[in-house]
Amino acid sequence: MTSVTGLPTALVLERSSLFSELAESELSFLAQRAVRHQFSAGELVFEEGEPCAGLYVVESGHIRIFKSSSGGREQVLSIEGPGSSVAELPVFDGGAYPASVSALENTSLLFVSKQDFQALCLEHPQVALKVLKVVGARLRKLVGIIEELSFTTVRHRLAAYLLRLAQKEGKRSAEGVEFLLPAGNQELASQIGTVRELVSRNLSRLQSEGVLKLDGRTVIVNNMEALESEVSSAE
Amino acid sequence: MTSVTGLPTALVLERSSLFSELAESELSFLAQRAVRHQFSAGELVFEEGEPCAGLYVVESGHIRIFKSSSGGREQVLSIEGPGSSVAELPVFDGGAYPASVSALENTSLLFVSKQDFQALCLEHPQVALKVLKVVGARLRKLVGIIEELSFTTVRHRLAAYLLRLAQKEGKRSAEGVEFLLPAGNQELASQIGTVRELVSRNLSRLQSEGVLKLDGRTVIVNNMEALESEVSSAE
DNA sequence: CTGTAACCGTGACAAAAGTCATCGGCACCC
DNA sequence: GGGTGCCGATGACTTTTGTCACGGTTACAG
Repeated sequence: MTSVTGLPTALVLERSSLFSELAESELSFLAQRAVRHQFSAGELVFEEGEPCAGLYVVESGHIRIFKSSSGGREQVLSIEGPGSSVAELPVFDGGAYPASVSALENTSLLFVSKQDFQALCLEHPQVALKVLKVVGARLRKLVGIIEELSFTTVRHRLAAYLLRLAQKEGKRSAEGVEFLLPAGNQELASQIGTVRELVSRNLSRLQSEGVLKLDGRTVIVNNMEALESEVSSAE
Repeated sequence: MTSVTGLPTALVLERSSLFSELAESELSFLAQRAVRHQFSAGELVFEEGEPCAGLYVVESGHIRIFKSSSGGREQVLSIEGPGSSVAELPVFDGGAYPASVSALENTSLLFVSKQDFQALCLEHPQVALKVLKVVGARLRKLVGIIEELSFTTVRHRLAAYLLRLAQKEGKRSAEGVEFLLPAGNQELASQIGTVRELVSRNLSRLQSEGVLKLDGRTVIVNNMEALESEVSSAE
């Protein structure tokens, strides 16, 4: 749970990627109008297709942006932590939210209404430039997802996912590089674009091949080279 | 081939989605600096990973934005015609081109250097807003591609593609809705994210099921309802 | 303790996707 | 005409993906 008092709103905003360059006065303008919303794990923030009311800045916790299929599958587009913002885009082009957002853990978000944000943008063109940066990064990420979905197998995507984790979170231990999976198989499947069972099977297979060892959610990569070559192998 | 004289450059720019709101003076500023490049069918405009030198506005013809895999497959992200611009984004965030671009036909492009464009943006904030609009539309399109790749089959994507064409280009004829495929099987495959053979097979199958009739590149959809229900069927 | 729910692993299958090789047609060029 | 190259169709096969059903574990509530 987030501390009840927490940081002053203005400070949270200042540390966000979108508003980091604003002057004192603008920050307090925003801070006064921003509304704090709390979400518990799994709760829906908004759903694809809803008209866009405004954007959110993550204060604490993590959220996931995702599409869902009529068959019940989900595809995660991005996961955002403290300082990130969500839905800058529909605020601009006036369209509906293009995807749904839910909280991964207990999460605190600051809501900024469309009107307030647009007013701010008119007065401060550098905010629009920031938005462009953020949106640009998002676009590159989406292109990466398309590339993976279109060209690679589930096994490849899983290996790439594990490698990323190992590089970011992994600690060297006696047996290899060790880290914790941040989610269950179902969630993992949504993130790499497949179903629960395939994640389970491919993890087992990597284990039986001696690439890694599993113990609950703890992963120990015994053979980093094998994992790397799995990822860079041509397709 | 584009007429040799063609339209005055300033007029072409004015009709582009990015620069449509500029005043006379800015248009001629740009027009003087923009460089016309001609490409023949299939020619590469730039390649993924190259440092970004500037952006292009399509004067005539069509281009395709695509990723390619090491195995030789390609995935088309977007196709742009006259008035559209390409690579607005990397001009902003300073990164490399995230994908490659090639000409689909004989095509004439106007090149605007990074420097000129940035100078313009600083003076005219409304250009940045336009960029945001364009990038926004692109982002929505990419999300759509991800959704299709992640949730649907080749058959479904092909049906959706055909339906789109039928609605945009189709003429009612005695036997049904008729239109021309704008490309060969290979290119079609790149656009819906699969390989040549699967396009061929699925087209044949749709034909043998009586949904449509093929004659070279001419398609006649005999059973529009069947095609529609194919597309909207849950997955 | 016991029922229930969530999660994981797995076998058995079915369907889809992709690969490889081959054949036929068509256009174009000496 | 004969050669060459490009394109589409298709059969045979493999791999990958996805589905369904089930059983086991764990954790938590009553």
